[in-house]
Amino acid sequence: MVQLMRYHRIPDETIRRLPLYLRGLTFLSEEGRTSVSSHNLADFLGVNAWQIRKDFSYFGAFGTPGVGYKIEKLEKQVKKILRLNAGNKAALVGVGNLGSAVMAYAGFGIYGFTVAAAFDTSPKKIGRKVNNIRIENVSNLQTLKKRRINIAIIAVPRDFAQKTADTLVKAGVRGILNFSPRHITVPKKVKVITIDIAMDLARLPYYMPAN
Amino acid sequence: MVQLMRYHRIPDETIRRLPLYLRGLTFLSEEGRTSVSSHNLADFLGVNAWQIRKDFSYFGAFGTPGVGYKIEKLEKQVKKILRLNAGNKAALVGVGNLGSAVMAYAGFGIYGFTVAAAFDTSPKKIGRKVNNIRIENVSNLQTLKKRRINIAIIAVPRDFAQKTADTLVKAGVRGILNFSPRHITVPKKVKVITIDIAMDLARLPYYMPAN
DNA sequence: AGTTACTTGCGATTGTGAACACAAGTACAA
DNA sequence: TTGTACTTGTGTTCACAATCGCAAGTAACT
Repeated sequence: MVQLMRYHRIPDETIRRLPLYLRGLTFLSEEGRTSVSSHNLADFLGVNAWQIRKDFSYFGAFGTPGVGYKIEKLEKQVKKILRLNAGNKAALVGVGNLGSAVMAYAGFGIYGFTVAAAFDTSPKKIGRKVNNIRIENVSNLQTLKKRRINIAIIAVPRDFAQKTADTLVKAGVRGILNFSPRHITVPKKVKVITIDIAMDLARLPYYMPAN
Repeated sequence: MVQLMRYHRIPDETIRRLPLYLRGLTFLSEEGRTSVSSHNLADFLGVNAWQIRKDFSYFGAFGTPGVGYKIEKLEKQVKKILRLNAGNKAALVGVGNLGSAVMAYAGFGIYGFTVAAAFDTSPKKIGRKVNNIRIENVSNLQTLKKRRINIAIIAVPRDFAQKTADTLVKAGVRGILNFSPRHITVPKKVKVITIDIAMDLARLPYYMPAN
């Protein structure tokens, strides 16, 4: 099969879907399956088969016509594209309700992520151990550079989000997952992804047919 | 100012942004401000001013040229569009780490949401009170119809997500916020929004410049 | 009344990604 | 070796949303 599409910009939307595909592949792999067609995977994930094929085609040809994709091989490829192979470490800032839930969340594993450090300001929390991680004083944040942790999760109250981000950037962090309902400003070399649970909930009623 | 654009389909992306705008408006309102220009609001939220104006224009003319928008008026309009005026009640299913965090989360208030019921399967949790809400047995889910709760938040383990969704639909729920890393299938009259924290985290490394 | 500074609303343009449709590759049975 | 059933990879088309540009409305000062 000829491949001419290679020199293309990768759509952001494609990148957004890759973790989803990876989730599906990991699941099927756990189930003992070794190969899968785009159609199988699509059905399982609730997306379109052509979308999956198109997305993968941006990176080359990973499958075999008439057969499908070797799950293990494809899994590796996707992880490589997303740079998940290294086994990324993330730091958590803010061990409140949400932060605790994040620390306990088991779902990061399939993406090779571990929460490797946790920080808070409350003296009551500092020193305690949660999930085998000792909670540190936020004044220790600058140690992240030495520890080679460059990804952080912000789960602090709204009004401390920007200050926390500033400190993180100074500590060498270049990727931030922000759970606080605030826009945070960072140098453009730093990538921020914001999740606002409430905003998603607030969209629901619009799409619900009237009583 | 003439208005001709009124009979247009509303872009989904516009709806996705409205809760964000609402968040900004509420904040400015709390700060004591009474009016705001698209540019002010845009700066605060980290978006573009023209985007805000365009989005609002789909619903009519809410502002005054040369002056800006009356915050209170605009807030009401947005809430009306998103159908947040009624004071929506949501049911939570699954009071684990994530579920507990959701119950404690203060951010739903500005959208008029309250978590009005919570369900779990664990006998240890059933009967306990969290945030003034008594945790009920999931077998009580059918009572949601009588209680006029038609929005639910799923925070159960992966493998129970679909079954939970089925039960919820049977109980008359028509909007679901799904925190489990699983695609769930529902009748098309039911709207599902899925949040997968880990998937968002997994996107970060791709966007981080190499060491 | 005229001038300046500001701001909205929105048609028109541009850009991006979704969706399609099919050529080409594979496997297997007869 | 031919035929059938299946599946991938991708050029092309179409739909949608981001962005631009500006006419027109407002306020305040002189």
